[in-house]
Amino acid sequence: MTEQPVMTPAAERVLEVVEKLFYDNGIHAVGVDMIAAEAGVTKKTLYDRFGSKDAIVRLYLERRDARWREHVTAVVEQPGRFSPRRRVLLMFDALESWMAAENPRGCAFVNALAELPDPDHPARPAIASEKQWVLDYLRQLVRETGARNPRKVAASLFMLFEGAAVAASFDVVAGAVAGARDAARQLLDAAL
Amino acid sequence: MTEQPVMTPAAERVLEVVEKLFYDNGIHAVGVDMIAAEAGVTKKTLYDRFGSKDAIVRLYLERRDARWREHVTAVVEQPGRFSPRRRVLLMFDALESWMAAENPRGCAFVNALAELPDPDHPARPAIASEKQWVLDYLRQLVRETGARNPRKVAASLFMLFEGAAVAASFDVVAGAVAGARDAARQLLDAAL
DNA sequence: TGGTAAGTATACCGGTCAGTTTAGTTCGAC
DNA sequence: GTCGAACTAAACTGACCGGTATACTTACCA
Repeated sequence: MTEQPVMTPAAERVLEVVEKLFYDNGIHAVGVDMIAAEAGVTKKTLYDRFGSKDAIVRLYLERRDARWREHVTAVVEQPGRFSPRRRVLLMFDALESWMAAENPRGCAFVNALAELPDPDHPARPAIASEKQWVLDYLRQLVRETGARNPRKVAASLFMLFEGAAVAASFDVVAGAVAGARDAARQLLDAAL
Repeated sequence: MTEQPVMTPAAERVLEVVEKLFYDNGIHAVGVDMIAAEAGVTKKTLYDRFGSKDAIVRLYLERRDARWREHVTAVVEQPGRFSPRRRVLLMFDALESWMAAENPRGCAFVNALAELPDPDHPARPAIASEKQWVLDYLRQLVRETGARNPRKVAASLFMLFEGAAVAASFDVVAGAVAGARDAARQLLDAAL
């Protein structure tokens, strides 16, 4: 989450280009030569700015996480004062529009974890923190509904949430996110 | 699912060794030299038996899928004649024991999909078929309970199922699979 | 006016990638 | 007793990996 001070134009171009390359092709499959070529930047510049590929991977995930959180909070906390119960369900609307607009390859953080098994990889904190944030946010929203067992309910909604992303990326269930939202409503209402 | 006719001892060793290497480190991170060395086999032999790394990847996923289906059906269809409702929930017991015994790196098929974005990769059918089987099996089990809307209920349980695996691999929710089973019971009972 | 940061262009490093080649060994079956 | 299948050993290919080195240009700023 620690946003870098200022990015030079070339560095900014690299981070823009990398967002699509890493997500679409996977991290290992994208080499630094391809990144430099696609961004219209020399490898020298790339290494002067970032120092290593791993650092670029870290920034890729941190920036994507930041965009994702902005998207979610913009949907959930939109003006109009929705009820706490409604705000919980808006999380799933946020996921639905994110998946539709962004990409069909599932959760970038789940995918990144699959590619980076090393617990000491510099990008791991960014990966862990995204999921922790989603869970914490759900917990807060559920708590505000006054539901019984808010932690347990939030955990169930979290799994529906992540499962919906998996189901959508495998294209095995039609209307996965909408179905997850329906199930979430049922679980939530049963605890109210 | 098409199991190969007969594997020579060396080929069998390769497939045994690859199961752990690919799952633990990811597919891209494991080279054919490492596979050959770990299996105590020459690269020549490896290529004589399998022809390409992609073919080994395909067999890795097919064999893991076969083991997984055997595990699930052994738990769900264990002698003692459980009720249909109980058998649905046994799916989650199967997942729990699988995760505990096998590995903490989440679903191998979700991870493989993250690493193999090419829709034409020879291993893709194996990846898709595992998830389709889980969904179909859940549909069948739910149908046998006589629940209303069996397809919709099964889809919700499927997402809880996949989400539990993600939650467990991120280690963000304690007792993820047990929590998913509780939520599944609630959704199922509401449809009976 | 002179220094510095940001950039280009290009060649290079050692290592690893998937895959091939050549030569020789072991062993059971017909 | 010979043929073939399964295997070892080891060198090799060309491409690509992440990362570095050298030399030069541009532009702003004190």
